[in-house]
Amino acid sequence: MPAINPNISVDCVIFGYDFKDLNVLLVERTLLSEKGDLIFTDHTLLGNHIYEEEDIDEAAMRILKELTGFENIFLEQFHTFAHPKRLENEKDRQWLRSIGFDPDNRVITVGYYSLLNCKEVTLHAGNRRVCWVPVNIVGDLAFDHNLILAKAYEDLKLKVMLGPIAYQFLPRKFTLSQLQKLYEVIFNIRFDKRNFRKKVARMKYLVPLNEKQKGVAHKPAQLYMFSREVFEMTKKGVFEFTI
Amino acid sequence: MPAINPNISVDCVIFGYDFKDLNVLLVERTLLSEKGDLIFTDHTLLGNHIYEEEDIDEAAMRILKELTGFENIFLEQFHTFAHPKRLENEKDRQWLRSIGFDPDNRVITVGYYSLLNCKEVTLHAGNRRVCWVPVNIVGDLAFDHNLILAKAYEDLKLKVMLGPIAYQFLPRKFTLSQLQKLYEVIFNIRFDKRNFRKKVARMKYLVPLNEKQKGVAHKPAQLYMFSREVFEMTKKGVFEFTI
DNA sequence: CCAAAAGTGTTGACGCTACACCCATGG
DNA sequence: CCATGGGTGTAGCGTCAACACTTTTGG
Repeated sequence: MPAINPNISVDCVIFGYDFKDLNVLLVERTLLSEKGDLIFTDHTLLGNHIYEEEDIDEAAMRILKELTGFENIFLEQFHTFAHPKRLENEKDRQWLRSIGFDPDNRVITVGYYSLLNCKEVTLHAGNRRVCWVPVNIVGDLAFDHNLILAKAYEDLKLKVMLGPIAYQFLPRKFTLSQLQKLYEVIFNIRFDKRNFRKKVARMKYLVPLNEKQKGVAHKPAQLYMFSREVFEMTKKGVFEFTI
Repeated sequence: MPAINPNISVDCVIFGYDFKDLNVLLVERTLLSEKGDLIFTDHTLLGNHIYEEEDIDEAAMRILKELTGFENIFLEQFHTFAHPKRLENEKDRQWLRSIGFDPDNRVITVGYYSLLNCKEVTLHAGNRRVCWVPVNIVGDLAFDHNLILAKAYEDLKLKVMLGPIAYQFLPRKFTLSQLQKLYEVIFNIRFDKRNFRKKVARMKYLVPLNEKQKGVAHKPAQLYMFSREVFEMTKKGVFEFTI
């Protein structure tokens, strides 16, 4: 049993897209009194302390693998949070004591985010209760997790503009309408359909497949996939990108 | 005397522009034998452990203030480095022992970078020897500092593209040729003078002053300043920017 | 045949690239 | 008067935003 490092944790902001909203995975936190009465319940991000011989990237990967079963999930470190009073809230202190942590022990946390499609993953949460919540209706979270989430979302928007990572939110085969909707949801703006499709047509790494949607009650859409190979071959610079 | 946290440090990648090169500030590290013979000498970034009651942003600010005397230097956290073997190199272990640190103690470091004009700052290095070295001729640094520097430089280029931070490298009043040269040095590319100036003309927050260069042996150049106020009033979105 | 989403072109404004010469000053 | 950098305009091309109708399918 490897030793855990009591001063460093990793928090994973797990973004999930369900073709409708951009969600974040939250873990329910409940504090019960000795008699078993509910004292409070709220939510946290998915996080954990790291092991002593473990890199933080590995720790974040491990947490994600435990949750999803997948090894190769997109993962990005975005910021480190170390305010000395980030655990000062009385609810947080109570809760830390209840699980055997010293609330006066300073913990700094490294924030990661990852992207996945809600429909394509089955969550193995163990005995924790987890849920997907649309990012724009998330309420008050534990600790400084609202701050962490906000910063993650900012960085996500930036990185989605700068490189082809949004495909992590979609299944391998997707329609242009799904792609457009995804960008609209992430950035909370609307695109013109014709202009969007003209732009896609210029991106040679978005390749149309010999396959159409099936079983939909309207004209079936062309399916596309993202080719990382073509992307790597044809990319010029950072500013080549942007949807 | 506040207690230091032995597990967390801050490394500052201090970029300095001297109107010619983009430099990074390095600190000389020398290890002497008991007899006083030189065992080795090389360079590190400027870094330090944090205090127990101190935020990491504050710690980085403090280090910078000690060095420059200024309070309000541009400072950006860019990445955290926590590989368990980042201090495994034998030279680094020797050196840590020589200054009374346990090389087996795990230290994670949070990377910051800051931007300043070499000519406008006087360095208070204490008993350390520091020097400006052009980023593209930096040799082998101590610890994982080459990695930290590379990552800082990447992030710098990104953030310079995304917002008006390059002005931190220049004095308050500067010429367009100085600005152009700065961008050319940072990105290692060349711009066309006329096109560059047309672009600047569209940026209303680059304001021409009623003042020209003096004492130069050629046609004196118009001086400009960057107006943060105008920038804030007129900015649209992230993609509004880019030189 | 109806509902629902897929798919498609043109125009005007603007930003981008490429390119060469005269100007003002100090020495 | 010369060396040095400062300063300027145009043309062609590509990308951008704005805008409305027809097509294909399942029910």
